[in-house]
Amino acid sequence: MNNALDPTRLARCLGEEIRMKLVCLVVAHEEVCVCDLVETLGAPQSTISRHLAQLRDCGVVRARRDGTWMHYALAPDLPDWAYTAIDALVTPAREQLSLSALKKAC
Amino acid sequence: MNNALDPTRLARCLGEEIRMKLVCLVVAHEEVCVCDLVETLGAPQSTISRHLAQLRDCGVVRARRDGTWMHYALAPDLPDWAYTAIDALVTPAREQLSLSALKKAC
DNA sequence: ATAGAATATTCGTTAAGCCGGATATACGAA
DNA sequence: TTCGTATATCCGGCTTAACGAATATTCTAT
Repeated sequence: MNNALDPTRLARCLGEEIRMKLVCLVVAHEEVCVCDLVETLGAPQSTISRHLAQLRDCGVVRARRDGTWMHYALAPDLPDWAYTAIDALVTPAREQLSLSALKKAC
Repeated sequence: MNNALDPTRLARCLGEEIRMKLVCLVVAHEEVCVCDLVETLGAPQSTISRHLAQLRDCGVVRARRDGTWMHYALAPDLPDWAYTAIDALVTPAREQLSLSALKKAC
């Protein structure tokens, strides 16, 4: 419940495979629906939601409600160092973690 | 004991405050002696050594023996994305974590 | 060979963090 | 208002990883 993004916190966020995958998908797609993330990663909904909450809490990601759906996107107001770091890590991570294309479920 | 540096692993390394501090100090000083790190961070020697071992194991840092002393430096053969990410994170981390100047103890 | 210094590793304990089923909440439609 | 859907949160169990004192290792000097 503490919203201050610092370098260590960002690194910790990206230091867990499932969160790195989430960030990869969110960065690549402008805006992504939770159900698509659940479908794509094949993890339980509560797990996805919990990790999204952490990313939200760190300010890495922002959520937009659209009816019952929630759409996630990369936070628009990050400091430059954060964008740089995310970009530097996400690009090679895309290959390392074999990420299938985003499956649309909604 | 597994030496493959991938983005998630690097992030996990930097996602712990003490390791972020170690990397900050190592990056800033070309080569640093363990006893200086112990002195500067004020943590038990075993703690420092253990975290240095992790950084070594991930390939973030390299060690050079000099008699009984060990000198640590940033690994010279990292992929570009790793240098970029480390640089992006370490620069703001220096301010966030109030790091005193390196204390020479040997 | 022995002693001492610097660093690494071991080990038992403790804390942090992940997991996923179950439940709660928020919303749209009927 | 009631039901169904999408998502969030709760909670107990479990795994991972941090901690630091003690011990082991590695090297230098005598």
